[in-house]
Amino acid sequence: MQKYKAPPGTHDIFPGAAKWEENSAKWGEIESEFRRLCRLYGYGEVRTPVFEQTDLFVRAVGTGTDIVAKEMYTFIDRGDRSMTLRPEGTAPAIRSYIENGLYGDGGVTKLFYIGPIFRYERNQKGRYRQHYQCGLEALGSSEPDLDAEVIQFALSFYKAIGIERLNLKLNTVGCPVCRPLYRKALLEYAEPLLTDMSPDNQRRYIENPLRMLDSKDPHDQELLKDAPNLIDFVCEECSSHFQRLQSLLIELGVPWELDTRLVRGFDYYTKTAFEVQSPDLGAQSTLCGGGRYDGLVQELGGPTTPGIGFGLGIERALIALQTLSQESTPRTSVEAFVVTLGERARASRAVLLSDLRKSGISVDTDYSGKSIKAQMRAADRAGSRYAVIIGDNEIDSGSAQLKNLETGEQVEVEFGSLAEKLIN
RNA sequence: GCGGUUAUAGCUCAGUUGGUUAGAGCGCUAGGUUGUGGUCCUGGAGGUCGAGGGUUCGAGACCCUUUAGCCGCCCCA
Repeated sequence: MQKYKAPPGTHDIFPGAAKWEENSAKWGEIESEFRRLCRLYGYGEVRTPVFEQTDLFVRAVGTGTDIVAKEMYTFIDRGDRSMTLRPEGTAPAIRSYIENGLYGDGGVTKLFYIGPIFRYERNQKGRYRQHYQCGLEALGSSEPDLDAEVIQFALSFYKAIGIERLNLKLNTVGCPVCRPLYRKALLEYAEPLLTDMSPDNQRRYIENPLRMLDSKDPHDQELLKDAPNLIDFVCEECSSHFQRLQSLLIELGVPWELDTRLVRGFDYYTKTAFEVQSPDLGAQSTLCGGGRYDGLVQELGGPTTPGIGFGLGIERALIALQTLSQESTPRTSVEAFVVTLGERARASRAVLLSDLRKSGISVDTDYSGKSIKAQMRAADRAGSRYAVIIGDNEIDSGSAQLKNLETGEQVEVEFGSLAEKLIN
């Protein structure tokens, strides 16, 4: 039995992996598609450290949240500082925005990131202790136009990679003016029912009352059927923001589902909250989550700056994509494979490989001195379209045998014109 | 943190009520073709049966412990 394994809840990403969420070629496709859209929408990349001082996350995400209470990878470094592997992407991006003064020119600053996220959780399908998110943050405008654009970005990303079946869930979670009023009303409503509710909801009543609403317990749902709705409590400003956003989404042709029970896990969200879910994913169906956070930049010590963003899970996107796709798992391949016979051919191989690569042709070869038959098999397995065969005869004549492995055709080509021939 | 379930070759899995030397398919490798892949045929390598302990004349199988995977709850991407 092997001694070392990837730590619990983590996974490798490698060439040829059968599961797409572990296949490095599929990862490349996702990331380059995301980057392409970022260029299209005007986002610039920010890369932040994978760890930050613990207090950044406590401050941003909120003490009462599950993430801060029990899911952070926190350690004391050798300088006696408390550090935490980032459990989400927004706080570090905002920290960097403030630290580097990226709010210079008075317009909207658009940032994106791609990187690992760490949360200490029990793993299951689509849930890891280290997973990767592509995320973006748009800072400097409180206009609902920006909300609409960000949401539409997320949806067009999924469409671009080939996921069509999606549910967009939308809600407004109010702001520091109106949310406390609602919270109070909800607590008043729930208190007499509390003894009848599930233990989970009794806990939520104390820790995070709004979360009671999305309990999956049918009995809880029955009890909360007539609970007050946040949407009836939001202030004038939040309400008109939400109205405007919805009409923009109609104009953009984006369908959504109003989910008044949608509550997200971070305390920093204000007004718009949204999730993109896939009906093809299993229990962990959320592909993307995001929302507006108008108080966060100030909370973290920057100037008063509204913002909105989202994070989307790369693994979950790939899991959903693979369940929907007929496509077989991709493998890496080269255009040509050099096969040698005898010492003289082997001796001249290095220069041949080098020349072909200089011409931009991807080539590989066998490094273990196998028989020609084995080398041909290796060429086949490498997915190569051509085999370039050289032996004593070819060295003497100054030309190679070029075999098309798809058609079986074989022609003699002078060394000097091999590259040109392979390009066509 | 809670619950269910699984662990045998590189991969997918067989392995009958405990009984010789633990099997198959795929993959890998060598040959059939002393210079030609994908099909076919033949041979070969590869497993302290997740780990530790126990019951037994005898354990891959039964019991306990432990570790890990998978799935669900919680929560989230």
